Amino acid sequence: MATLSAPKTASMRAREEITSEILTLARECLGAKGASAISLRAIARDLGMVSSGIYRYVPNRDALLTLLITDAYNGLGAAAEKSEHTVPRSQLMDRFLAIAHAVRTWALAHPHEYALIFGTPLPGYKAPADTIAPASRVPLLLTKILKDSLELHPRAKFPKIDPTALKSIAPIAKSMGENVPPDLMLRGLNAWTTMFGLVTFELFGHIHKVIASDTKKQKAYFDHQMRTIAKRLDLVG
Amino acid sequence: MATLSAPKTASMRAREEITSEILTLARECLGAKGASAISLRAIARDLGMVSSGIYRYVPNRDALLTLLITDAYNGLGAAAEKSEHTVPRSQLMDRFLAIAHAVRTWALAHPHEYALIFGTPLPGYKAPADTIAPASRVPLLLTKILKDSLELHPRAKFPKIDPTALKSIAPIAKSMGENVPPDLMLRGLNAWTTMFGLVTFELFGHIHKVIASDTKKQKAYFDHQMRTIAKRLDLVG
DNA sequence: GGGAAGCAAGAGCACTGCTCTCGATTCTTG
DNA sequence: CAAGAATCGAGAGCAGTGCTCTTGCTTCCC
Repeated sequence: MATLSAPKTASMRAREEITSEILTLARECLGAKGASAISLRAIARDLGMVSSGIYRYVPNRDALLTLLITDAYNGLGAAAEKSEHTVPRSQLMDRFLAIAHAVRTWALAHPHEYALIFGTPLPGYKAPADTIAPASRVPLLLTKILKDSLELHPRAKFPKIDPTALKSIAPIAKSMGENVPPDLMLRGLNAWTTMFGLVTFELFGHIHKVIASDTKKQKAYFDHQMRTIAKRLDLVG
Repeated sequence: MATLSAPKTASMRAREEITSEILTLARECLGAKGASAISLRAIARDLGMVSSGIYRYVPNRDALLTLLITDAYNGLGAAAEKSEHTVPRSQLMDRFLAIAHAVRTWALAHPHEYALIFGTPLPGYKAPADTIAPASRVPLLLTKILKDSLELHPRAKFPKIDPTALKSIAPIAKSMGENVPPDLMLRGLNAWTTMFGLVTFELFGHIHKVIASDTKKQKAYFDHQMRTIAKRLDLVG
């Protein structure tokens, strides 16, 4: 196999360069005015290109958005991973909190990117398979904590679960939950849901007139809720 | 005061009729193809009107969406209230579950309406004050359960809360949480967040490859998680 | 050097939200 | 009852969108 970063011809290199320029401009526009404001015509204009020229590099608008989506997932995942790696492995609670706060911080810093992946799905858009891996980065981190928790602090037994509910988690149990007892896995899913539920509610304005609009207090609220959740996962440290 | 439903002139009645027809068509289009597909031109066309004529009845597209938003909140609130009212007051857990399942059922039946209120906020759209009341219907029901719980099963004392987190919930405590201890209020907020987080994740495709795609199993998963949450509110019955 | 592939450009189609003007109808008031 | 005011539908028009197709030009590769 040849080196990946050695395009043969000059035109191929120019092509890659223009494509990445398109992505950069799209990302800028996304951050500035939201997903719905991204227009291929405007990007072409910024590139000094005629509107039709852009279609040589990007098949259509949805494809461009797909690129931005995987990009956003990777940005979020990387932020969470980076933050979590600064905490010693045995500090389970702190690892969990590090992830939670990293997710929230990233979301507040990139509201439109967050909305792109956790907001209303694009009409007629079905997530291609290549988004699954980037989207799994945060869940993977959380699952890792559950597994480490079981290893570091073995527990005798877990409550039994309703058979249908038990069957419902079969996909996640198979893909990344080997050896995680169903009861704990369900509590983990609960933590995952609440984590993103809190961030979504905060970002989408649903806690207006519910939680004080002060930055510090909002963080304290989030922290309190995530600590409560962490305790319910029996995380210590 | 005169009766509200007695417009003076024929033209006024016609005006109201056309306005409601516009709303109906918009709602149809919303249900069929999503919010972004709602076009004033298309609605005017369906009404046999020229595109500009619609602006006599609706100032702009955002205003139409605002109407749909309060409509959706009211639909959701009514569904939750209706379901909750069938359960005896003392059955706290069942009341909570009735609300939760009503919310989920309504969301599955009206995915686009749900996305309109809990999905990505419309760009440049700030919710007017008249959406607050309809949006508070479900939270109000949940708070009522907390209060009834305190009344029916008085508890001695509650854990103390971090001062900043305590201050963060001042708005909701003031508006509808009088006499609800902060610790319980925070748990209630957690329940509220998780409830809508679960529904949002299900509707927006985030539990794909996580939870089995079977209808029955998804309901069982939701039910299990909500039961867990209810127990953490110390709800009995 | 010549054929093939990739390129920018432009015209064009079918849409969108929204504004403005122009006659015609309808309501209100003297 | 009639004049004036308000409202109405219709049409033209502006500025924008995604996307397609054709036309020449350049660059690559054999």
